[in-house]
Amino acid sequence: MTEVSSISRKEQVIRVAAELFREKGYVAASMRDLAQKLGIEAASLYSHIKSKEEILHVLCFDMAKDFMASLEKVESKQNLTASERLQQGIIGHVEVMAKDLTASAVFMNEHRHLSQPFLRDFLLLRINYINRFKLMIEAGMANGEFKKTIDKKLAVMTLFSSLNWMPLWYDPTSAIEPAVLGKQLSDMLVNGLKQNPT
Amino acid sequence: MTEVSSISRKEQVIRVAAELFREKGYVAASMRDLAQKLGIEAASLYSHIKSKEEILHVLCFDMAKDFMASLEKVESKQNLTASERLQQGIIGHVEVMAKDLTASAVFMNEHRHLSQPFLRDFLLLRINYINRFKLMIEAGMANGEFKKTIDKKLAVMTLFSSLNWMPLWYDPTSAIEPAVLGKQLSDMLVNGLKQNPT
DNA sequence: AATACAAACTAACACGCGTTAGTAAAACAC
DNA sequence: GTGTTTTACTAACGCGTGTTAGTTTGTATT
Repeated sequence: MTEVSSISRKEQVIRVAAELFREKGYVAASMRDLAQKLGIEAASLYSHIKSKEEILHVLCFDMAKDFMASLEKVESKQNLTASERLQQGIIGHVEVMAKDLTASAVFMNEHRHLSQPFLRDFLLLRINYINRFKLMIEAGMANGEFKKTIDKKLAVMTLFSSLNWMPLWYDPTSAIEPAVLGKQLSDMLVNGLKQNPT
Repeated sequence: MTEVSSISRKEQVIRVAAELFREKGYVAASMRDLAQKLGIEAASLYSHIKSKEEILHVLCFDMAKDFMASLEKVESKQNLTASERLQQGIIGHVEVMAKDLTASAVFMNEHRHLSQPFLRDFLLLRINYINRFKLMIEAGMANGEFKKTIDKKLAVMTLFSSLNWMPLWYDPTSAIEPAVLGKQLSDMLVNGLKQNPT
């Protein structure tokens, strides 16, 4: 290799593909579109990748791995209140997303076009991730920190909806840092919009 | 027509198409798939619809019309607090979605495959709808009902994320009614997860 | 200079796509 | 009963799809 510092051509292909998949959706994005964006012929792509789906696979599972790693880091911490743990989980999630908003958008919107058995694997990972956030919320309800009146499924789904749509409106050039955004988001979900009477 | 009570064949085609578009996505769903679901040949579809996109157009804009009508009803009410108005807006939105979860999912996920100028029209409607919810939140911040510390864009985007993902997890056969769900959702966003000190 | 490898090319493949043209049969209205 | 409308059919169109085979070019290593 000429320069050790530069990313491989394969990574470059995948990165440009992510942008394309985000813009047009996985199915509507053609390999010829992708090749054009890279300034090469469509057939040349196959010197770097095995198939179109391999790109999607890499994008989805790389993101999944990062999300999992972030969550495990939070889970390993001791002596946190439920609010704190939830907040740190949310901040971690936002930070992972912010590191690659394009891949995050693909991860969120296009994973369903994975074929079996990868789709099954992906969905199992996802369920697992969500359930571990659900446990945080349940812990808060159990120790009186959170209300018990709110439906758990609603709570966790609202949380994930909020998180997962972020790539669609978050401006990466904005001054606001991911950690701050995550904090604001968790504050909103935990404390609500209403003025506190304190 | 033989029976006035039965829906037209065109409506039937669109309804089945909605299910298909939801399952596979608009681009991945082929007219041959759709025809098979209806037990006819693909070419026969064109006795009822002008094009594949017409189906998407009808699905998206019919939903948009319902959302707008619901919002206008809430806006016309007098003497409501910001919380009440927001809650009723949310309940209305949930009710419209619950009336046709399939079309709602298509509306949310597939609208981007509309071609111009329909896509532009659609996005303008959507921005307008979101802005009117934003006004409700701003009114609450202005009169001291809501905190001013929360970023408005974050607040309204969190709201819409939560709302729009509902079709992906809401179980239409569940005992919980749309109005109740909407109420819980608005309660969560307004008051938060945390136990109130009252 | 010889070798190895990465990265691109041209040409083509089989296939599925949305859609049109023209037609046939059934169900309706009068 | 005749004319009209609805609903479906068969056959085919041009085009875009992901992908392959085989080859060439340039660069880096020995």
